[in-house]
Amino acid sequence: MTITDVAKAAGVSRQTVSNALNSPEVVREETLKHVLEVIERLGYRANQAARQMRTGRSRLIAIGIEPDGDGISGSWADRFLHSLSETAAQEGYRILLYTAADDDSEIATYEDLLGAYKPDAFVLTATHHDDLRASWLLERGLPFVAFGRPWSDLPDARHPWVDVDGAAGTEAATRHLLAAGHRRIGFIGWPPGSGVGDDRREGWARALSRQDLSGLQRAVEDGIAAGESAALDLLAADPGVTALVCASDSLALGALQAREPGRPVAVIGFDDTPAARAVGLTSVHQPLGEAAAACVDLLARALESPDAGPPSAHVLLAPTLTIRQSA
Amino acid sequence: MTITDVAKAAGVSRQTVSNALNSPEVVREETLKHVLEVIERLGYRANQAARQMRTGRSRLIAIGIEPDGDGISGSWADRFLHSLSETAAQEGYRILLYTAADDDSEIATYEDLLGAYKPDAFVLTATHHDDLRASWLLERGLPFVAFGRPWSDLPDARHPWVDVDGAAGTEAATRHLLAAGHRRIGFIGWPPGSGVGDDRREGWARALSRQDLSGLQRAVEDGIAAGESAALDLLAADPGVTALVCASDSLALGALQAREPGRPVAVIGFDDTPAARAVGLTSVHQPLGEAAAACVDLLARALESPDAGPPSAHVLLAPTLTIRQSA
DNA sequence: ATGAAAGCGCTAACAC
DNA sequence: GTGTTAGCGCTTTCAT
Repeated sequence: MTITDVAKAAGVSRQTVSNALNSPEVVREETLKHVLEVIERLGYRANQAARQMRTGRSRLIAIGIEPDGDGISGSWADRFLHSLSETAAQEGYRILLYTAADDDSEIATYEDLLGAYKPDAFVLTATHHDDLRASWLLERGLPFVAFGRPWSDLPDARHPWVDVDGAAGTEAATRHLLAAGHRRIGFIGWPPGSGVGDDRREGWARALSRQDLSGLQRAVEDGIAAGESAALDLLAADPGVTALVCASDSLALGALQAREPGRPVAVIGFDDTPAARAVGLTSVHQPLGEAAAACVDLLARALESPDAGPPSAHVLLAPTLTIRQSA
Repeated sequence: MTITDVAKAAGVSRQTVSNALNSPEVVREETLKHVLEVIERLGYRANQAARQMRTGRSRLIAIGIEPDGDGISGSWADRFLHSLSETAAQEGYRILLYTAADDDSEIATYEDLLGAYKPDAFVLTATHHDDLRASWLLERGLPFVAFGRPWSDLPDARHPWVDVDGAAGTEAATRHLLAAGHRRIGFIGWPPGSGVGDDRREGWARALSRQDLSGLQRAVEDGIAAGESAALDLLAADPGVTALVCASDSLALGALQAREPGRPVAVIGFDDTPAARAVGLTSVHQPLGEAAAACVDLLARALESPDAGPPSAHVLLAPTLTIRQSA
């Protein structure tokens, strides 16, 4: 069914139908109502390809999906994608998926996509220092939003982003432990240099220093085994430690295993993954649904008014603490 | 950049460029080589919208993403989507995402999508008895493949599908326990009537009956708490039970918690979720990557030759057992 | 407020 | 083997 069929059925010209859809204010109220009714009755939908040829807009938002690492900390994509797709649909956009192993191949995919499907915008996930993808898109003035802060202060790294305040999360976790009476609280995180990891460490340190306290920390690669040995090491180094804040659920899961029968140690993880729920691990919960919705909002706004508004709008969301048995 | 630019740069007509791309056999070898070179050098990609208008094919495959239940058993979508997207890209297709709460709203989304973006095919997940989606698509002759068997023998339920042999999975799990010397092996599954659940129960029963054994079973809704109480109930009913096979990792996680200090009970779950890895739960692993690749293969084949070939081709994949401490 | 004409980039059919 | 023509369905001038 085409717009011509609708026009015939409604007894008006094709353009009037088009106007009813795209510039309703220009059509007489009575006519508008009638045309909309016919469209509804016929179940007509404008052909997106034809529309795109004319307007240059595809109403497609592209996002990359990565293979997750150990599968524990990585399983946030599901929830994010679901919410992204739902919110996008409400705004009249659809989500186009792609995969890429690294920044370079992701950029190659951009070229591919832009030549063929011409998505109106991109969503970047897992941003990192010296993110080639962001600078590539920025150079070309292509609309995008990152889920994750630009971990650089360079002026050419300014772009719209949405992120969850990791420091606020570990700070809340630490305060929760402090309120429960803990005074020697350790931290197990990742090696310095990763924006996300440094941010999470910062929240723990901040909460402690506000009470004029400090604590031991260990930095290891992510993983259950690494978390366990780091925890063993840290607990041995200071027998007074009674609680651990961890940069991820994987590390926290390892820390749980490092506990010895005679010595209760409270543990808090990060990401509130299914695994945390499964073992009763208290964890910092990221509002992924809101984050996805914020991404769509930022993009939709930017796409409606291509020039107006600050191009580097951002949203920082506060995580919450999901309290379970482990702390 | 358009096909005209390429034609100019190559010193041939637009048509020849188009032919080089779509019917290379019709172009003189020398010309072909030259044109392809220019295309490569310029980084030209055919505009998909224009191509779609002419050919009626969008090279888009649509798939629905559901909000996962307790997040434990539901986190397979990630891996499946990644592989689906990757395989599809290799075949020249891209993945379009949508969300739907139930069959009816999913069908409404089909109408929407078919009117606007016109995906060439759909991938259905979580098929169930009396699946309205499959019959709707079937009635209209729309290409699709289901990840999951049609749980009905009705002739109008015949369609291409890919699935993992759940019975083979629980059978392998049970045989593993038998080989380890267990003789009283219970099963915790879902209420009868769900195809997936019945299938998994069947595998356990089959393995036992081959040894002239039988076992106790309990049927509950999915969830950790339900799994725990079902396990407590079953273990109390027969003090001789030494092992449990479960229809999901959620149930298995509950069963693990139901164990008492003095009585070791082996537990095997299903899905090999991150949570299983986290707690050392032995679990049946589904080859999701292969499943996704098989879906794309089936679709690509059907789309290349719209009439040839059996319309109800299917692929049944064997799961593997990932052995950890729990059994 | 409504109707007519043009053209987005591409490919299938036809002519050369 | 290559070039020309037409038209997919839509929206955007422009004219009425």
